[in-house]
Amino acid sequence: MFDWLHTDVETAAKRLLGSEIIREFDDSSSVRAKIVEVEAYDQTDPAAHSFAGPSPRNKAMFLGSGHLYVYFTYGMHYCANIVTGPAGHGSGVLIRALQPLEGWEAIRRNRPGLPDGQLTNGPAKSCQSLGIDFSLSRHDLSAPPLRLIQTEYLPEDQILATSRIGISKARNKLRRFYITGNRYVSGE
DNA sequence: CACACGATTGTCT
DNA sequence: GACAATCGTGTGT
Repeated sequence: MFDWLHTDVETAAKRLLGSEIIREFDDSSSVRAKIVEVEAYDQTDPAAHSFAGPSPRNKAMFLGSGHLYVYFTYGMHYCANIVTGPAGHGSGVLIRALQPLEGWEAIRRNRPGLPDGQLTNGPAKSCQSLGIDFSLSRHDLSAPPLRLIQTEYLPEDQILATSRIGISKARNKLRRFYITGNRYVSGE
């Protein structure tokens, strides 16, 4: 099912750009959105939550490709990773920004009063817009209410690589990837 | 048990 | 551009 994520984490991160997420809510409304910005983390990376090995917090990162790892930070924000690689390898791709395709009403309900460009242009904003919290951590992304849909891989010339945002370790690595010129990418 | 800090965001100057 | 909000996790005593 998720063989296409069964690679090194940087390749998986670039393959995830342009792929789509479908979120279905209890009231039967739904959202479809395209992944436009990501960051790659694996167990050899001092900036990764999995660097020191499995723990109660990060165990979802070791479940293998196609699972969701949700973490809670700054006492108020959730962020989500798509786990990549084989089970036992603590690697994942942080979803940093989305481009809404369908279900704008549901997104606006989750993030009231904000202009279109500020609904999903950040990792915690993206989670809030999709209503993602701990109840979806360890979720298998082949099943409702949250699914990951493979799309055609983007050509390299539509992908830009930069250093990651908001980390203090391994700043030199170019492991943030986003779609060139996309309006919904987060700020620096 | 105490404490420092974080893969962030929104608000205020 | 600076800073507060707010708490789980990891590390050290």
